[in-house]
Formats: sequence, structure tokens, C-alpha cells
Amino acid sequence: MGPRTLRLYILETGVFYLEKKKEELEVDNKNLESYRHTAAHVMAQAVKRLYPGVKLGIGPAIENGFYYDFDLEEKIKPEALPRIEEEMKKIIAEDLPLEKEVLSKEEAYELLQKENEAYKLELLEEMEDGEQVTLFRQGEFFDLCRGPHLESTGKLKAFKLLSVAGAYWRGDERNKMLQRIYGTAFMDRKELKKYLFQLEEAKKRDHRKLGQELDLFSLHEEGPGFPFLHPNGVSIWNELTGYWRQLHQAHGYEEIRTPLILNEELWHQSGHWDNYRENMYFTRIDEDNYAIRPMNCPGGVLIFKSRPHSYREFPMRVAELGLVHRHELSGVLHGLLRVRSFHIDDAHIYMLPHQVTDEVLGVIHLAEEIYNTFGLKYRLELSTRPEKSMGSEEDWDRAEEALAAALKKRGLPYQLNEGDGAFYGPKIDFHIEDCLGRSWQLGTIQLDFQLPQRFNLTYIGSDGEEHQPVLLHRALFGALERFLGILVEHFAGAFPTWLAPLQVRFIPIGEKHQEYALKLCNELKQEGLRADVDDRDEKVGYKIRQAQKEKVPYMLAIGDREMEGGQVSVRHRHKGEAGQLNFARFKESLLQEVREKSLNTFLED
RNA sequence: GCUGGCGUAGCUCAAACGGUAGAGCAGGUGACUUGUAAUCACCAGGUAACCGGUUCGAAUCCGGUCGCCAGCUCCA
Repeated sequence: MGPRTLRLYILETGVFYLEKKKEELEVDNKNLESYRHTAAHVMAQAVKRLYPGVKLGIGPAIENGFYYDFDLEEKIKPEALPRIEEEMKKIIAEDLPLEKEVLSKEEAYELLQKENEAYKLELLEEMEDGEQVTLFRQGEFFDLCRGPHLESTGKLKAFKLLSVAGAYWRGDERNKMLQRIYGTAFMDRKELKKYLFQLEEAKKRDHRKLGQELDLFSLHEEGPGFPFLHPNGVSIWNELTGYWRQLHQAHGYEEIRTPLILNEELWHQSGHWDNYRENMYFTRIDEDNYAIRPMNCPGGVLIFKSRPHSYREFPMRVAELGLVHRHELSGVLHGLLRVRSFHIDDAHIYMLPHQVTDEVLGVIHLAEEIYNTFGLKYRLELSTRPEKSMGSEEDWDRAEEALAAALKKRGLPYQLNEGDGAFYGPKIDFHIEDCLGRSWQLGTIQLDFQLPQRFNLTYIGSDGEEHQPVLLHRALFGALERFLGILVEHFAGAFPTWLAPLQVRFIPIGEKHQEYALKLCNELKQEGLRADVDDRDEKVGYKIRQAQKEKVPYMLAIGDREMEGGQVSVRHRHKGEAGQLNFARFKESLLQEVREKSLNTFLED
């Protein structure tokens, strides 16, 4: 399920709504939904007037607006949107009442046949015979629709068409691609303006833009989907992985490392060849076929199998920060959020059947701890058996129930995402949104009864017999690359001090202050802090501006006044000038802020 | 992969009609010796994504390839 359809699903099912945005916009969702749905009808009417012969797909209200799908030979260019908007304004000026009609399936069929609406007919055919069909009319236009709607087209006040894009009929890539026009509508102009402004603001947080501005990473034609991390990006990366290691060590994990390239035979055994081949890269070594790993598990399993195990060792929590490569379709690549090579903060937990619930709960707990550290808001999904999968019905049911039970035990709300599990097992996913409200999966917890069978994993139980362990795959960051991208957007590039590539910038006022600034800077570096001195021949204002743009948390001005009293003049990137502080006190406070991974500055308001 | 759009200097962007590419920032040099978001001057920077075609002449028109953007499908 893509982000867009997911949002649609969410809206339709009412499972989840983006509280934050709802509040920000201060609108009544229920009415707004029919308002936007009506806007979709008006747009369809306008398109029908301008492009005779167009066939209608569907046109629902969605989270931030609406869309309608059209089947039309002629391409609707973005330049055509203003013309469609003009026609919509005419329809609004005509103030056509929306009239509901109830008719039989047969009557509806005849009506749609006359209009040559092939897609609507297809929808109609799926309805029960003898069922009543509702239809809404406005002027010469009508649409198969449940409603509700506004009473007349004149009630529409503020709308804007935003973009055109292709969309498969019924979301199935085997079907014809229709042309979809996206738009948004609000109760009044101010709300619309505000929304459009927010859209612009959101674009400034885009990790691709900030990633370049802050010199974090880059992407090149020579390796589409294979990100290059710059020193600043690696600096953040190292803090993240350092935190990750410390956390896992504290929670009873061991860490391993396994190869990127393994014999193809292994991937036949694991089931990847049958279920995941399209996403894999292959290579040859001497006369043999090898695969670049798309997942870390088979390699980890080989370590498990390298010696016998006792039930006393369980649960065995084995982590691996593993680089994987997956061939993703070119059209889905997206900055750091969707790439072809990425590091999974993987772990495999081998355990006894009765340990499953506790281990799942333990992982959920760990995930919560991590997300809270960054102040990230997330959403849970439980994904069940997909079409392409392996294993018995009973195994799947057992695994799905185990995951659901853990969620219920914690009392966590979640959304059921049918058919979206991994090919070897169901999963609990942690989802987070990017700056434009697109949902991305980060952490995942996957129960797997297949791999232990396929690789014949065993342990010696208390009865002295061999048994098969249960395997749990899990990732918390998900992909380090994606997590980094999400963090850039979440913090709008202004990373908390513990993560910031540069934590302190010294700004000597004149040449004579440089040496002293350098000395203080080195003192901070001795403590493991990241600091530098801007000793260029520039005015203070210029250097401040530079540091602000780089989003350095602390700027320390050093001049005569500071040199005399052992003080530093502190400026914070968000709070501005913060007056003078004793340097030793500044250092201690800073160290504490970093140690605590604080999301806020130690400076008082 | 599919639909549509886009690709000009490191970055952000210009240049009616097809007439031979320009600015700001960044970079370099010099001057200034700086007190909280841009000191001044000068210099250097482009095989116009790549390949081919039309034309006397292509950044501009056409075709192909690659990449990027939005969406669809798919996914960590």
C-alpha cells in the first residue's frame, strides 16, 4: 500500500487521523470531507465540459484535498489546470443544486451506458442485483455516489488544483493508467492560503534540500539509489550507531557481522530465490553464482548453525548493522527515504515458543525508547500474510496471533494491514511521516517459523531432545539511511546538540582573539565535543550568518571582554544572544546536554 | 516499471523569434581588522545530462538513452 492509498484507506476506515494537522487547520473534518467530495464532482463536471468523451474513474476526498481519475486520450498538461479551474468557477457561479436520486441497478446501468461511462459500469456490476443505487446530479452532470454532498455548487468557496499524475485504474498495475488530477479545497480562502503556505514551508524541511545545504549526503547518476554520505552525514551516523550499540548492549544483545555476498545456493534454501529474486542483484565468482544480500538473516543463521545450542542460551538476541542491496523500481527512489542500498539495524532473536510474547514486548519497548529519544511520533501497523509467501496456514495464524496478542497486551492501537507481511512471516511495523505527510516504515518486528525449518535450526531442550527455535527478525531504526532522512525533516536540519555534526563554533572578533579561541576550542575537543573556530578575515555578522545557516547549536563570540574574564558570549541558533557565561560552566552544561541526548538547549528562556 | 513534467557554472536561477550563454551566492586573490544573520574590488567557473537528427546555424526544434521531480504500483 503506497502512502497515498494508505492515507485514503485511513480516511475511509477512520482508523487513524493526523491529529496535528487537523488541529492546525481548525476545520470540521466530517463536513470538510463532503465539501471536498463535492469539489471533486465539480472538477469532474468541468473536465467533462472541456474534454468531451472523457471517461470518469473515481474521485474521492482524501486527507488534504481530493482527486478525480480520468480516462482521456488527450494528455492533461499542468498548464491546463488553470483552464479547468476557470470552468469550475463558472460551475460554482451557476450555483447548481446537488440532487440525490435513488434508482435501481438496472436504471443506473442504462443511464451510465448512455453516457458511455465504462469504469462506472464496472463498479456498478459489482453491486448486488436488486440493490438500490444512489446518484448525485448537478446540472447536466451526474455521478454514482453515496454522498453526502454540499447542497449546491455555489457553496464551494476556496479550492485549488495542484497536480496531474498517472494512476492505475483500481490501483492495479495490470490495468490501464488513468490521469489523476489532485486538488485541495477549504471552507474559506484563508484556510486554503494557510494550507498552501504550509506546503511551501514543508518543502523547506525536505531532507534532500537540507541534505545538500548542510552537506550531509549526495546522490549521483553513477549510482542511482546508492547514497553517498559526506563527513557531516557520517558524524550523525556515528552518533546514531553509537547510541544504538550502547542501547543494545544494555538490553542483552550481541553483535555480529556477516558478508555482503554469499553463494546463490544459500538463497535457494532461504526461499529468497523463489520469493524475492526480482529485488536481488547477482554476481559470479570464478565458476559459481553468488547473490548480493537483500537481507541479513541467512548469513546470521549460518553463525547460529556453526555450533550446537542449548535451551539455556535462549532468548539469544543477535544484532547486525548490515548493509543490504535491493533492486527497487526506478520510479520509487526518493532521496534517503527509498534507496537501493541501505543499512538495516537488524537483530535476530532465537527463542523458545513460550518466550515469544515477552520478546515481542521487549522489542516494542526498545522501539518506544528509541523513538522517544528523538521525539518522533509513530503509528503501528500489523501486516498479515501476502499472496507471495511460504509456510503453512497454521504457522501463519499462530504467528499473526502472537503479534496481535503482544499489541493487545500493551494496549497499543494499531492498524491492520492485510496482505502486507514479509514472505516468511507477519510483522508489526512502526510508521512515521515525512515533511509532506507521506508515511514511511521504520521499525519492524517479524515472526518467522520458516527460516528455522528451512535451515533446520535446532537446540537441545531440557529433555535432551532436539527442538526447533522460533525466530524473530526486528529492526528499530529500520534503515539507517531512511532514519537519517526522517530525522533531517523532523528537526528541519537543526539536530539536537548530541547529533549535530558541529556543536560549537567559536567566532573570534579580531585576529588577536584567534589564538585564545583556538585554545578554548581544543579544550572542548578534548572532552569529545565537536567544535571549530571561524578564523576567516570576516566581520562577526558574516560569521554568525554562516553559522546560523549551518544550524550550529552554539556560537561563541570571543573578543577583548571575554579574554579578560574567562567568559564566552553565547549565541544559540534558536534563542539568539544569550549573554556571557563562564567558559567552564558553559562546557559542563554542554557536556550534560550531550550526555542526556537532550532535545532542548540548557539555556534558560 | 508506468503516466506527466524537468535537466544551463559547486548552489539558486536568467537569457522574445533558432544567431553562438549571463547574474547572485559559493571558490581564488588583494584591500579592510572586524562585537551578533551578508565589507569592498578584482579573478576564475559551462563539451548546455548523454547520443543522434533537422538546419547555413541548436541551450532553444525532433528522436533515443540516463537521471531527477510528482503521482501510481511496490517497499526498510
